[in-house]
Amino acid sequence: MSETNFDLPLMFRALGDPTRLRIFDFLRSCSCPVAVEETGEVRRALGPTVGEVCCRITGADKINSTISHHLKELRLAGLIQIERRGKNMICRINPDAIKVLEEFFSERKPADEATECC
Amino acid sequence: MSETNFDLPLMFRALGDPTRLRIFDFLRSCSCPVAVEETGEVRRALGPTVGEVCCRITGADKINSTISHHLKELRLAGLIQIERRGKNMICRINPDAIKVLEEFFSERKPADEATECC
DNA sequence: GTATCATTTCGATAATTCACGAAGCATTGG
DNA sequence: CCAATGCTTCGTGAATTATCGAAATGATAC
Repeated sequence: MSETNFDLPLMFRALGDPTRLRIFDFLRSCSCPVAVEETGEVRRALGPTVGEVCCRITGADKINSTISHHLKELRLAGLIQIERRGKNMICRINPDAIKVLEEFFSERKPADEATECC
Repeated sequence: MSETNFDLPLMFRALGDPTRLRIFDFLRSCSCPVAVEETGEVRRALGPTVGEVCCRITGADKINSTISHHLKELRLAGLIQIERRGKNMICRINPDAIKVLEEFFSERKPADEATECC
């Protein structure tokens, strides 16, 4: 529903940088559907903030403009979604994008048309 | 067994260029296991030559050094294999690479360790 | 051997990308 | 309102990449 028009080269290019692939992996590992608060309340887990991603990836405590830039590229490729939540920006994987990529590689590719090579 | 050590960022980077993705798609559509010769003989289909790839991608009849360069990058990423056959170089997909990529996207990624974000 | 064909490598140039710090924008808290 | 926090955008320089033609290589044909 969000972005049904995926540009495959753009997606692959976004994943082609080692730092961005680490971010992507981290966000994938982070996409549990619910979380339990200290109060015991169960809420929808939104994902880590940009600052938490920075911390996880760079080790440093402060926010890095480079990570922000990488997150933007992942977002423009449709691979992740970023949403404001108060002062923070919350990051999460776009599951539709993963599905598109999974299907791209699992698809059978029969010689459909004008395949004179074999 | 050829190249069991795949570098994911390198693979994605290779697929991130539109021309290279077209080459990759073409080679996937071309990887039928056998071919029938004019004589009726059935032989192992090896795939298109570099010249045929150039023709398919650029439309022109002559070999382009740019395509040669792209093929080299795809080969170095482990995505395709290139083999000499007389005067020609024969290109084909590396099926192991496709499997690796398919599994990368179909894998469940449960929060395994130290996932304090959710 | 020489000529020819198929492809790669070599330079050169233009364009893109990565990374960093500084400055700018929202949002919340006082 | 002002200050602080969280993040993004801007500007710059260094590094990488895409593309092209020309030269080089490797294999076959004569």
